[in-house]
Amino acid sequence: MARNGDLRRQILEQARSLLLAEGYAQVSMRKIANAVGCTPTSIYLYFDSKDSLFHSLIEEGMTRLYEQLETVVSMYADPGDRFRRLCRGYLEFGLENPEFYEIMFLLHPEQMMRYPTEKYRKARRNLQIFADAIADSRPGEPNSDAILSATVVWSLLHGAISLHLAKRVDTNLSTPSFIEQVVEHSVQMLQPHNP
Amino acid sequence: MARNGDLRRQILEQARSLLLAEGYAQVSMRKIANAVGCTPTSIYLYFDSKDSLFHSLIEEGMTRLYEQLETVVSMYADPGDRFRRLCRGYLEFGLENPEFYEIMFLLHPEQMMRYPTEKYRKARRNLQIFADAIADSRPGEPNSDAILSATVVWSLLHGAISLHLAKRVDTNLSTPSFIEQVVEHSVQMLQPHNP
DNA sequence: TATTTTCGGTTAACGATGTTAACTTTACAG
DNA sequence: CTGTAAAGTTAACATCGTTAACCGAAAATA
Repeated sequence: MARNGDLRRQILEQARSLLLAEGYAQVSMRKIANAVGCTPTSIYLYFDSKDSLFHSLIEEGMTRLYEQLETVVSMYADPGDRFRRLCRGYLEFGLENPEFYEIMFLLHPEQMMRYPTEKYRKARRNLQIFADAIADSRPGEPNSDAILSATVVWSLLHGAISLHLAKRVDTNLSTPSFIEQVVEHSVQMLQPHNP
Repeated sequence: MARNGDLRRQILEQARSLLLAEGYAQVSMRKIANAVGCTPTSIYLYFDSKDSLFHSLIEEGMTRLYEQLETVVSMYADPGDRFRRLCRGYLEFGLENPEFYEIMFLLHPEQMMRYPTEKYRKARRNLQIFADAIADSRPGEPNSDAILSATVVWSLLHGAISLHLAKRVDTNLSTPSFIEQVVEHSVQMLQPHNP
């Protein structure tokens, strides 16, 4: 059936393309199968479940994000600059890839199987980038503090993206100035605040 | 059929109880009907859809949150204190009522009908509480700045709750110290940072 | 009082979902 | 040739939200 090469790859391709075109909620096993030209059950030859199929896409998203952030790191040497650009980069990624961001960070609570522990490492790398940037601009500080701070910054960035994608940010607020404020506050978190 | 009083109320009761007991993903129209002792179709006599049923629960959640925040406001007069307690209160609400928080803020992206505009006012009140608290501690500032700042603070709080509920916060980090940091940074946002 | 309307609810069904068991077809090894 | 394993399909299950058609009793009308 014109299955030039592995079916598994075609499934992932079409799943991604459907995800980007219609969003997670609209992607069904049958639609994917239709797009590929096989039966829904064939997908189960290569993936345990719909969730594990999407775990692969999440992994891809994590890698995309990682590469985007790594590019930023390589472009800015000054710790302050670098950190600011990292924040901006994360926000951009979320706002410009809403479908990827959704499956990566937005729909886990209960509706999707827990992201398997082994794959967490790819997700964790992205947090580590922030932690490293923070550590760079706070020499001599314990490492755990950097991870903690990175998680707090991540919370702010993630919250901003979440609210924006869910269209819960007041429409009277201009998006650029909202983003700007978020970045500024993120940068401000670099300064230690406990006197 | 022992329908003492309105069926509508019983439906809402059982829906809430199922939500709290099993989480949104596990609540189906049939389960609700079973719990009430009616047929699934009867629910449609009182609600347009599953979404609109849950919109009522969201409204209830918004009111709960509002009352919790209003209590805080009434208890702390000092603007700084008040604001800190508000942040803590919001975090507590999210962490202690995960199922309510989920339907209120976590699953809108695509999987639930847009929250109707008329009901937004109840949601908006909660943001306004934060904006007012900010305005109180920054006298003479334009009002729109307070809303913007409140939204940024909200992003941080919401992000922290989201990540925590999704179990994405590093398990090596102690929850209390994470929460503490989030609160501290929220408070720090009170200070204007543009020199 | 007799008849019609309306209210509150049910039965049965539709189309869609993720997933599984059982069957077929194809390719290749002995 | 024959046997086996891989790759894929057909048919079905259970569940989901939702709708159309129907039913009984109460209320309103005549």
